[in-house]
Amino acid sequence: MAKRGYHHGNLRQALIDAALELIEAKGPTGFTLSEAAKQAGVTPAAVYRHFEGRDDLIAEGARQGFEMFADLIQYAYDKGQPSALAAFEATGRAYLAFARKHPGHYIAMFESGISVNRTPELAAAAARARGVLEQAAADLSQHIPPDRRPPASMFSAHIWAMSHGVVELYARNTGTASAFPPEDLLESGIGIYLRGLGLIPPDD
Amino acid sequence: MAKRGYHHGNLRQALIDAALELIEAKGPTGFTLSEAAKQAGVTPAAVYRHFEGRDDLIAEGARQGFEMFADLIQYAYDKGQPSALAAFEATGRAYLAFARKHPGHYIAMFESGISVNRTPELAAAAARARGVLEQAAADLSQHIPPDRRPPASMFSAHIWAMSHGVVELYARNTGTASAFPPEDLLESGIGIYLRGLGLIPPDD
DNA sequence: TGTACATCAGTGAACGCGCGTTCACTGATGTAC
DNA sequence: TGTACATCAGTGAACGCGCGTTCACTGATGTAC
Repeated sequence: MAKRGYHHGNLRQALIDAALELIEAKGPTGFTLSEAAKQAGVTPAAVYRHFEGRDDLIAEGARQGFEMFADLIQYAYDKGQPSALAAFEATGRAYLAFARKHPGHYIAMFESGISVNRTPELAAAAARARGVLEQAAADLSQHIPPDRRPPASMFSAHIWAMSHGVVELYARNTGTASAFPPEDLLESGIGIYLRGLGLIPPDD
Repeated sequence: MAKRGYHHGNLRQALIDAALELIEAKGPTGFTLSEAAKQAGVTPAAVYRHFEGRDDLIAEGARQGFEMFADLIQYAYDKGQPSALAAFEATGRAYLAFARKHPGHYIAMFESGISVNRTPELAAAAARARGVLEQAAADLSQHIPPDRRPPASMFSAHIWAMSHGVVELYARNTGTASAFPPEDLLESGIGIYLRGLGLIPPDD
């Protein structure tokens, strides 16, 4: 591999990666700083050269997760333009794809119990992600007659809730498995919801 | 209080209650067997007269949660009869009410990381709860033209996902607070979804 | 190009702690006679 | 009603463990001259 001497070379990121892998494998409960250090090939004490402690390490994993997440859904959103509907649906798919592909990040972000307001950087990353989702919802809202239009933030919250629910209940191996692939479940769920808003035709 | 002697009287349930309170207060991570024992006014070793260990204690809390949960939504469902729509909406409200009123149970059930298949009793309680939700969805499905009718289990999964998502993201003090009360958020979300299925009129 | 030295990333030993779990025990309860 | 005894719920001391964290240290790196 890369550098294998007294100095690691890129220990900081290696520790974050190890932490995320462990969180994915054992849940936020099972994750320990010592084990992350061991997995990075380093003494537990070395962690303190780069992080304030255990929680700081998790928080940094979560922050990187929110950054990636925001990037991904922003990209999906941009790619769906200029169609508000296409952009919106792309962000929904990107949501689930992120949770699938980066479960360690997802868990650190939403299930580790660390507050999103722990550091300004973390809060900013989370706000950026929420911003993209709300923007996609707001764009699409424009196509709803004003008198039947829910606030964009409510619209967005509904979609986020359903997405998160699908991830937690059906895209994990918790035993609550469903007969349907999570992707299909979320896509059909969002489809029905959008139909309810009059955003896609009643029968297609 | 009750009995305060050498023999506790109802230690088993007292331990479960203490565990659920601690889980509510500190998350599944923060919960320890020793602390639950302490809170029940008893030595940690006494726990082993009633439970196999820490996980068994959590599992029993989850089981009682699923039983209560199933009872509550069954009751809501029955009360909404004979209207399939009223019954369905009542189960949705009961879902959130349960999560609000019994956060310790809810966390033990869905966030503690214990598998629902850990014991037959736990699996049975969880299956009973799922059964009621699916029944409510199946009844309501009858009012959808067959060619536009999704499988009842998918319908039910959508609703469960949105409900769970609302609980996790907006009915906890995780900092991801929304501008809307969770009850309103869930009710409006389900309403839009049902409209998408053609189950409630387009504009009311 | 070679040497002296400052910088700093990682070591390894040590700590105190609270955990889950075990064990032989003891005190309270309840039942048989 | 009173006594002997079996039952069993809880005690308290002990255990080994791995945790997060600290500290003085040392080995590697890179820069000044």
